[in-house]
Amino acid sequence: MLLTVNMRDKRPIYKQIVGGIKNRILSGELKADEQIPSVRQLATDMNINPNTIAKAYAELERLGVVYSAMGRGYFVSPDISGAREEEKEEIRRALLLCAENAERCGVEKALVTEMALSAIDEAYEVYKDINERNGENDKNK
Amino acid sequence: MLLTVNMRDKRPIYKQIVGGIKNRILSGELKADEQIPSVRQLATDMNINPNTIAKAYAELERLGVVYSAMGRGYFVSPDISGAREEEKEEIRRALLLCAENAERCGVEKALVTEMALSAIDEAYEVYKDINERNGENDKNK
Amino acid sequence: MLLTVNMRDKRPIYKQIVGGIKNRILSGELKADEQIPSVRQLATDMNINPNTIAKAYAELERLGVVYSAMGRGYFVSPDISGAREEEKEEIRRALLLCAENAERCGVEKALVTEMALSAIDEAYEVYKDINERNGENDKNK
Amino acid sequence: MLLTVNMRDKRPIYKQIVGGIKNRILSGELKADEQIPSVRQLATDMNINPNTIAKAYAELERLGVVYSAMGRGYFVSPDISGAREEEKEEIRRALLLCAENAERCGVEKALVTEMALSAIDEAYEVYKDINERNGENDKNK
DNA sequence: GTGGTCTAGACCACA
DNA sequence: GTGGTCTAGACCACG
Repeated sequence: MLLTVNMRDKRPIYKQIVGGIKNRILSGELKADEQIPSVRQLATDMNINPNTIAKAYAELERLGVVYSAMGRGYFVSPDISGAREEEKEEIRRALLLCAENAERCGVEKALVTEMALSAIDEAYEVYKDINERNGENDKNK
Repeated sequence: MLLTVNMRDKRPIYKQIVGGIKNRILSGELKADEQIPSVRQLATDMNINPNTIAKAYAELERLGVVYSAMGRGYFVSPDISGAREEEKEEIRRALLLCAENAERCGVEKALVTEMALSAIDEAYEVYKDINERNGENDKNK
Repeated sequence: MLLTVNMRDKRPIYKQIVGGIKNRILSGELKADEQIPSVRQLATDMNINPNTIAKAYAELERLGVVYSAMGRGYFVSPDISGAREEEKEEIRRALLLCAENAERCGVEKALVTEMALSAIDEAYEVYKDINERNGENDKNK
Repeated sequence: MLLTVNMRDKRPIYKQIVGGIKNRILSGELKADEQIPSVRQLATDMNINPNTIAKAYAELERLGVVYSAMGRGYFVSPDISGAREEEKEEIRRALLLCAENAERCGVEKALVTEMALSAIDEAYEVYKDINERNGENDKNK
């Protein structure tokens, strides 16, 4: 299964799909010019209305991470450097929002810094864990 | 003017009000048991539908940062330690979300760390500026 | 009637709406922060499905010529300089496409130039005619 | 390679082919009664569905720039003056559309004129470059 | 088979 | 009342 929607996630379904596929492209999991599932295919796989998938795909195209070829399907853009820079900028903005919010609430700078560093550690620890788990799986083969 | 809402902000107006007042309380700008503007007063001041203000105040009461005295208005809660802890937890969650997103997009850990630290610096620079400006204001009093 | 769709126009309905409203904004006919018809209102006025209008409005927002305020409606952006520059760039590209096509077909440069100048004259003559007609209307008042 | 199609071009493939071949005929690159590649040949050369090529060739025949000889293939029409006139008319219409659009958006007439002239200059600069390059090729023969 | 557009009708949150 | 999302089902052009 390429994607699953999280019903507890407050984001609309089509944005979850946008985020999921964008992540898979930016992380290199989906390669340049590789075809992604057709609208109807993904719709039946995920048990979601095709219109919703189409809306997500249209936004992905607008973001420049995929392109559509009439009658053939959707493909990963060969050049995603623009989207990658935009993503970094978005992360930067989100971090700044967090920091500003903390500052306005009177949280001390040292505490915010500690929280940020531990959050980053946690996020990248998960990454490490996955790698280690994959390594174990490889051994078991 | 106690508060201003940004009509172009994508967050609903009532949440902008909740955030604005909560920040002013957590930062100590609004003191314990101090009365906040009445629903009607704030509604006319901000040129906003009273229902929207009422919704915001109800949410603030639910969060435990204000309490209502039937027929007399809304007042700042004397004990906001619970809300303060919750706010910290929320910031922590937001930071973790940022970090996880960065990790999923293949951003290197070092870059995220650098971005976070500079964002925090930027947020607290502003804080410092405001303090300095307030200091000048104090002199003028 | 603010807008009409031309069934003989090959462009999809939602793009005709986008173009029509964008033109009215860029030409100054719709002023900054002025509200445009609600999705449902325009849908009933034009006898078109609300989803189609919503699609057009979403694109207009993406283009930066309008902004939406949840629960209140859509409004003309106060700053449309970006959209105006983009529009000029688009016109420039379209003209270049025409010229390249003419060149590839072996049309002489002098002829293309004459055709372009007469086309521009014709387009701005219409403008003049409208002004004159308005002038006559004013006299008749 | 006689032709290449751009998969990221939004125009349908068969229209790209029609345009490409029509241009080569109108510019004199393909001479009267010269045979053009067979449907199968071009389909394998361009790695494109033969149905698409057939559709393009049918359109070219309808436009009167090629004719088919049952079982022997497609050939360039000896008289393409009609198609040439139609092409000029099409270019004229496209230029008028550009001009009208510019007028509706409130672009000043002088600016449109300047944009048109520079676009034509740019297109025919390229033409000049190609001629010079061809000249060099001729010397090498 | 593919994507693109449109209609019809529903539900939600927001003001 | 407003916009935003989602579903269901239809038709079209393209390959």
